[in-house]
Amino acid sequence: MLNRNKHKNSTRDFVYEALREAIVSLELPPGATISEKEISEELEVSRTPVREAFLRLTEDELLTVLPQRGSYISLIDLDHVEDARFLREQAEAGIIRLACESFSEAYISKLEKNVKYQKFARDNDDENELFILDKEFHRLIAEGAGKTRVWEVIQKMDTHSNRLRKLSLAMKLNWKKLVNQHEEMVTAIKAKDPDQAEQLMREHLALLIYDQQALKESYPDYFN
Amino acid sequence: MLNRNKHKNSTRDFVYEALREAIVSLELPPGATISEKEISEELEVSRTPVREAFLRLTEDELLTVLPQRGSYISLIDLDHVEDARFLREQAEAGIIRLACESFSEAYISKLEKNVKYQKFARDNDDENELFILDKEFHRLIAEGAGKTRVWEVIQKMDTHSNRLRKLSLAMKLNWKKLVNQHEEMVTAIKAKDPDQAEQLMREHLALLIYDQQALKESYPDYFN
DNA sequence: ACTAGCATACTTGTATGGTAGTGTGGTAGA
DNA sequence: TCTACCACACTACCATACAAGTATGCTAGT
Repeated sequence: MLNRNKHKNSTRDFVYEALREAIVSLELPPGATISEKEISEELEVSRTPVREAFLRLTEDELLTVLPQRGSYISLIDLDHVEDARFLREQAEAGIIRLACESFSEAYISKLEKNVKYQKFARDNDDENELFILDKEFHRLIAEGAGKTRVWEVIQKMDTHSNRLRKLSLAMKLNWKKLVNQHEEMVTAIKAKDPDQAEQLMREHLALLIYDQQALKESYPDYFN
Repeated sequence: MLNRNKHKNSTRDFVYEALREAIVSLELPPGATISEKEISEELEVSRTPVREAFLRLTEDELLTVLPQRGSYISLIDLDHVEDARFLREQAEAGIIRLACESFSEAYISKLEKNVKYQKFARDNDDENELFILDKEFHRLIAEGAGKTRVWEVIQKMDTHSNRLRKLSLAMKLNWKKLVNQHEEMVTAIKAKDPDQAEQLMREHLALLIYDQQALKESYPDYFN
């Protein structure tokens, strides 16, 4: 290690974050082959932290390693995506019910502020910002309900969907209708109506079944 | 590596499985310190695969590594346990609803057979066997509903609870009442009654809130 | 007796060399 | 031309050496 201790923690974390970001952003597309040696030379670190980052990425199922042959960015598995979506729907349905019981005024305000910004982004056709605000909206509900850690676990499982979402952004999917659903959810939480809130959440997350078939046809090499 | 390629896959997996088993079975109790060198000498492998196993265990939150200081078996975090239980309840509630829609005769039979063995184990006070059959019962429902992978993810998150369950076995918790609940669930699935099935599942998993306070008082060093 | 400071023996983090399995392209032989 | 074979380049896996941070205990100085 020379002078590049700019990365706050370990070299391993630095490599992991760099690769993960590159994969989720599709800069490294599904199917692309990479090797420990290649990455270690690019990032100017030894093979050990690269190898350890590879192991973590394999755990995240973002990377596939074939011993003595090579490694490649995992293809998107639609069955996998659906499993993650299913689990997320169950979890967030339970979380929003909790929110209807125990939500503080402070978090109500945060949600309302978030929705206000969503409308602004929608009216300005800023779908990238909408993507970020959507994520933040769901995180806020979980945090306000005291289930931050559960939300984080779900997020970690959801990486395949995130890559799919990036693709659907490129194809100009209609994100705008989501804003109204978010607004209705806030209303249900304020009214402390768990049944209504749960139903809204389930419908909302069911919409995340993008036009997968169209995406698969447009990017056939990215799927398995 | 000498002649101990008895472990089917890699040395890394061999070390990982060995340590994981030792931790979950409490052979390596929470708080115990271990080092890479120590384990590598015990298992007669080099530090590299041991280190890689350590990394995976850290991901599982079964091991805590303090750089340049040492590593120790993670203490049981009751907040963590509750989060995992919550997520499991949501997931399995959704899964058993699916089971009510799309369960084959073959899987009904497997469940009934499983319950029969549960009764036998109950009548013979074989709580260890009951523990295994209970796990298998839930796995069968998920598999029959086509959600095997979801179940596996939940399991992976549930390691802290598994250690707690081992403790409660040692304290002779009453596992027997669970058998009746299982039997009722099978009935509900056969009747294709999702509301009833879901309610039974939620009550069932709520029971998994063991007498945590008592356990914490009996084994104070195991908790944080 | 007490304390500051350093030597030392640990720990994990990183770098590198060697091993064994795998794919590929070229070459010798029919 | 076709095929069997082999050398070679490539991979990830494992072992080992070295670097760097941390805790501990001894020692010198007060």
